[in-house]
Amino acid sequence: MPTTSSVIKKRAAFDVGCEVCENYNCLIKKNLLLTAGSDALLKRSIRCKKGQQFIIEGAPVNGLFFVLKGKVKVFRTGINGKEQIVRFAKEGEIIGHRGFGTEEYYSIGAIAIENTVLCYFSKSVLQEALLSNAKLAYDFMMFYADELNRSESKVKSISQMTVRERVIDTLLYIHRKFGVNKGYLDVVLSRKEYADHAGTTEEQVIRVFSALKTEKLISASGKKIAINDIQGLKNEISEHNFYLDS
Amino acid sequence: MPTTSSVIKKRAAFDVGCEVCENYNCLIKKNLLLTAGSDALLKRSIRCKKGQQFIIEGAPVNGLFFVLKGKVKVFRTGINGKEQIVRFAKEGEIIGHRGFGTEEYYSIGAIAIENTVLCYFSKSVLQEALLSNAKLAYDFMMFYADELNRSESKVKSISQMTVRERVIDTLLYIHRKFGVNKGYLDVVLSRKEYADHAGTTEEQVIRVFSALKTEKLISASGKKIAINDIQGLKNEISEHNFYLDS
DNA sequence: GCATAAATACGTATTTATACTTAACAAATT
DNA sequence: AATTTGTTAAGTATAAATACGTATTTATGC
Repeated sequence: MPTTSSVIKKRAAFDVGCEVCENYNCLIKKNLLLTAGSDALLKRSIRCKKGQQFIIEGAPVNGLFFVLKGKVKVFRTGINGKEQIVRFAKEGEIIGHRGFGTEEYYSIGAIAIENTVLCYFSKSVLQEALLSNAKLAYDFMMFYADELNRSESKVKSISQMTVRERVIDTLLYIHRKFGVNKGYLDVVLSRKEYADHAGTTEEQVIRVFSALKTEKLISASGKKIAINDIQGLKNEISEHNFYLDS
Repeated sequence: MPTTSSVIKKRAAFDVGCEVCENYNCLIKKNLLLTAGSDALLKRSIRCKKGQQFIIEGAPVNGLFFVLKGKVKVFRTGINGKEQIVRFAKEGEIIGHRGFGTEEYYSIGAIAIENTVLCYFSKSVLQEALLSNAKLAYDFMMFYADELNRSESKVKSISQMTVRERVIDTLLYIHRKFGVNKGYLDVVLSRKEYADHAGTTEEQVIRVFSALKTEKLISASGKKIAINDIQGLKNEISEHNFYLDS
């Protein structure tokens, strides 16, 4: 345990203060600690079990989350409860888009897809930090601009790709986002979750996976998916992505 | 003509300096003029005729545009040249998402859909302004966060709505964005453009419009579309939008 | 370790939605 | 008047969703 100069606060093991946090992808860690010293007060750590929902669509907004450790899916629920996964998030990423703005309610839901530790910053604290630190606000802006880029890219994809292409696109996205561990994609998702991201049904995903397995492009052991020929997959959707690879 | 204290520069009529600009929705106008005085130097005004493309997908990024006057469509071109309109922009809005960042190339294209005047800010000027003015950066961030929200909402729509619903959704979006003038939507779009925004084909749009006309929900006189029963339209897609109305 | 439930992996047939094609005609533009 | 663009319609092809069934594998509780 590191000794901070001031009082040691009561903390669970997972409740790491910003000053000792290892997560240098975190915009807060990157920017705020360079100037002020007392940032430990700002945040609260929250632990989520796999499957636990920590943002509910329509609930009042009161802050913003960072993923300290773990993985999260961000979604919107449509008619008849069909869920559209708008993105996944891993360590260092921000959840709760407008947690500091004028929006009254969350327009997305978020569920931990494995055991996850979140850092929570309240609206007011964050707003103050952003307005007093131009670099921090700038980095936040860049984060959103990037996400916007990706999202608009996805709008195009979904409206122009076939189911097969969308499933492949999702596989490549997961590969980029979470990478590979021991040959398998380093995240465990159900077929339903692949479907919810690709904007199709579970059955279609299973069918496409079967075809891809037959074609030796991927292989699977239960929920663990391995990509055997990433270039082969990329080729199939390359015509859709002239300029962007994100 | 207002008299600025310093030298009067050579300017075309449309090339309005920030100091006399009437566009108080503009983030630059709103934030920067309050502090610095010499902003007229920062920007260049560019005039576009209807139909003129001023951002080409894949071209090198060197700055960012504001719409001073007029209307613009922002799109991505997919396979076989099919174009997906990701959004429309009107006075005060920003075009060219990452015009100040590290991105090398524009990932979107932009075309003026009527005669338009743009203000152009170079990458470096803008970056400097953002990093020295937290409120400006904050406002930019909010703009992108909003756009992200809308875009993710659209991802959901496209993957869960029927063609009819998507066309209605587009009509309502246009209504919110551009409003009504003399009973008609205050923008002239082709059926193709409605289709490109709704992620469908021109013929489908025409078919849906026909049906909506029969049902007295809309009426049309050529390209001018009037919404007769906005609540009726909203009802059809209300199940998809529990929480968000943007 | 075993029983049971749940998820996964197919197959196939039906229905529906959407896309594509063509053609004829109207309207607007030059 | 000629040409382009927009509109409407109808028919066909295709893609996708839906609804089955059923074996197999994988979790989970006891």
